[in-house]
Amino acid sequence: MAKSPTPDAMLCFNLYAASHAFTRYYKRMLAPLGLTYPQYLVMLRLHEQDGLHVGSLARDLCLETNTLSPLLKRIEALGLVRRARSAEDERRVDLFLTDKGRIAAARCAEIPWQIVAELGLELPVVAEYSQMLLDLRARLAAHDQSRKKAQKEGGQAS
Amino acid sequence: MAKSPTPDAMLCFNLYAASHAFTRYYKRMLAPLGLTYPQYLVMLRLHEQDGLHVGSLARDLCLETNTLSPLLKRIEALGLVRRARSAEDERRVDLFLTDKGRIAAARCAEIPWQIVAELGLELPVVAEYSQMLLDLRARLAAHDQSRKKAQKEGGQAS
DNA sequence: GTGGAACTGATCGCGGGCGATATAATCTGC
DNA sequence: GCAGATTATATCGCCCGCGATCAGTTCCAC
Repeated sequence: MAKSPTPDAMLCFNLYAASHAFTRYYKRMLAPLGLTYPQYLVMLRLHEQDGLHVGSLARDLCLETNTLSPLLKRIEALGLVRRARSAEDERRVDLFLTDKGRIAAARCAEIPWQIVAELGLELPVVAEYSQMLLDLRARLAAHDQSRKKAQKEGGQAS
Repeated sequence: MAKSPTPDAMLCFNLYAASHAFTRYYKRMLAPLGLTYPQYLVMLRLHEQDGLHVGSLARDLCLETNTLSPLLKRIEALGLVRRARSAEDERRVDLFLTDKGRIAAARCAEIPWQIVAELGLELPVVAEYSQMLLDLRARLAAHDQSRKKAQKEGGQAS
């Protein structure tokens, strides 16, 4: 919204535009690895903690499992991840980095630092921005939750 | 990234997550209008300024024309927008709200205020957040531009 | 004017995101 | 121990978002 915008249209649109801009920016860092940005997030998360199952990964990344299922198949096809039905609960599918995947994940983990350096961001600023976004997400999530809860308790919508 | 995150992974991921969260939030406001969030952005922009052509709209919304082309066809099919080849430059396609579209756009223009109220956001805070995101977008755009320029001036990539 | 470069929009293909739905495994009440 | 609810994942369909490519228009050098 270039001009005369209504207030949060600015906020939401800027969020939208900044998010896409950042993803585009990441794209060229990720091109050598052959990963997309969401795939990269998965690799980062498994780098932190291997053996997660699909649902828990989905919660961490704020995605639905129906988004992750095909994505995980793709990075499995790349040979980075192994998917295995959990023994103790056969509904679950646990995720493990392969050897190749561990190498890729380690490279993924370096990218954020490169970007902070390239953009000339100072860490306190990054922290402040992140906090702001967390705050916003919390507000949105609160409304989302109460809506879903109300919906669950019988369709008596307001 | 729930725990032990690298710094801008936090920033970029939070941006990513907040943007999706906001879009989900908007979805229920837009459901009665039958619009998606990007379609809503188009309506808002045309509400501000009717008769834009596709490329200028794309620049305003930071999207590619190949994203907008099908989207515009869809809101044309909804009867909200009319597309017309420009007389003075037949490469261009100008966009006009229909009568129905003007009504819908007016309703769109009210939504941001409703949301600000619902979320309990104060306008100075909104402005501050937006400014922050603009700043970030500027940094990212600067790098994107210099990359594209370098690419254009013969493929002698660094 | 004419031919090639530059520009505008459209189409195609692929990878998200997600609502709705399906399927299988687990849990719960009885 | 068994029927029904709940949970975990997958499949389908639709709409973005964008790189690559194409077709039509305009511009510009000559």
